Amino acid sequence: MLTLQYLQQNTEHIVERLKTRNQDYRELIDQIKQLDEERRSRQQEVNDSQAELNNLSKQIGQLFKEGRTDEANKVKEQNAKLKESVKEGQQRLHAIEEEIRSLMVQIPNVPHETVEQGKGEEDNVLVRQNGQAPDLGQDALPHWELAKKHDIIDFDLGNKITGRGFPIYKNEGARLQRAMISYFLDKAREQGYQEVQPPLMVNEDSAFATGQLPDKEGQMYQVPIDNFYLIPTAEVPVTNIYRDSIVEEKDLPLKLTAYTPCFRREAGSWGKEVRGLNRVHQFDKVEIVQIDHPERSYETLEAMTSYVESLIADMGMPYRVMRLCGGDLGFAAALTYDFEVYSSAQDKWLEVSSVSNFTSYQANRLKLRFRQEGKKKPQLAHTLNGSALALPRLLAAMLENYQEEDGIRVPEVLQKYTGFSSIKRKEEGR
RNA sequence: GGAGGAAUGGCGGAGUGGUCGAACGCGGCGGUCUUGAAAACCGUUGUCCGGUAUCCCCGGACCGGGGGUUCGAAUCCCUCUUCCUCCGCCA
Repeated sequence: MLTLQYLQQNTEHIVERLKTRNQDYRELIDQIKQLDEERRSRQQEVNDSQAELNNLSKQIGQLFKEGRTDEANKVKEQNAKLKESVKEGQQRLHAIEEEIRSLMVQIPNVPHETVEQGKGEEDNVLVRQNGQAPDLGQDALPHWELAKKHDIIDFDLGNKITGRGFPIYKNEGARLQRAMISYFLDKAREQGYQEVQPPLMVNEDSAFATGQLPDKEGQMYQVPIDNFYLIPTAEVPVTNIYRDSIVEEKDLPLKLTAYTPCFRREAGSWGKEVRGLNRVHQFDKVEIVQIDHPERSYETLEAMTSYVESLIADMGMPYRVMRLCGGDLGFAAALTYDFEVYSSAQDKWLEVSSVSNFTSYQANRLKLRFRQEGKKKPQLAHTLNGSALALPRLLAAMLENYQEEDGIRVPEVLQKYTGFSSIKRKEEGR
């Protein structure tokens, strides 16, 4: 969430920029500012009374020690009244604080100056496009048919085991995914990212800190008996590693990478859009996360963007980079680039990565700060993350783009990891 | 899952009702000494909120979280969480 200080000092700018998200937050912000004023005066009252209370208590102790019991008891009575009012004041203060908080979490992050207003996906801005779509001819098959033909993904079996959106990868399909995971992790490590394996379930605090709660619980699978959530992305557990912590300025940036399965309920999706691997409930992803200095975070975003781009280019996939418009931008993000690969048999662009700068929005919830050289007060860090990369749609596009008459070619960079250079159906004996 | 014990500042570890934001040690920072460094010695050392106040100053809060008793709680009570020991189960 935003900080109150920022909200107080930059109201106009914030209201203006938030309009790119197609909403007017002025009223809400004014309400918060008003409440904050009330909070301050209450706080002052409570503080003063408390100071007096502390003083009197000390006096009582002193009087008892000196044996002046009567006087002590008198002060005690006086104290009792004061105590009542302090308690009342505190309760009111807490109520106000709670109200402010509940309003604060309704304000999304302020979009970066390059973010344009727009309704949704259709208004995202094309930043770059690269790579050549293969000429496949009339007989090109969509990936779900290729998957069946070569026996590498079984959607029906997944339906049986769990339900729609939980495919079972088999044979070269399974091995190709494993290869991609290793490849992406190795690449990330070369870039200086520390590899971690986080939990796949998180508690409420973690889900709140990265912005999934309070509003998006419907998108996550829940484990109610333990009050856990299955992670929708590694961003959640990985970023939360640094919740409630103060790091040294010289240690920035902190760079982490993790491979995890991701679980998304994606309620309300159906039809052609979700065919095959286009949208699934469980998928594998390698995530990169950076925690960096506020002065550098946008440069870092660009660096992460180029890195993701290089991964896609190295696999020879046609892709484009989109800058999300205000209407499509995530709640906690200030700037997001989406990466889409072209899936030629479907003639569709599939999103395989999303790289975002959350500025201090998550950090504020995380209480993630860094200590600045020469300054006493710690300052909020900036958090960034990106997929590098999400597997299923990449696999879908790969199958389609690299299909040949007698099989599917494996991108050269992956061959060292797969141990095979093409996928061919074997007649028997798997 | 059952029984018992514990949780204190960056770390270790005192403190069982007031004078405790908290002894002492380590670490960190600053200084003296030294050509430099080490050692030794001296000093300093958290976070949050508020006071028109990023540093200084003042008030308040914080001894795992929440609640309670009390004029007064790190200290007593309740509750939750986590950790340790023993037992059970287990890849």
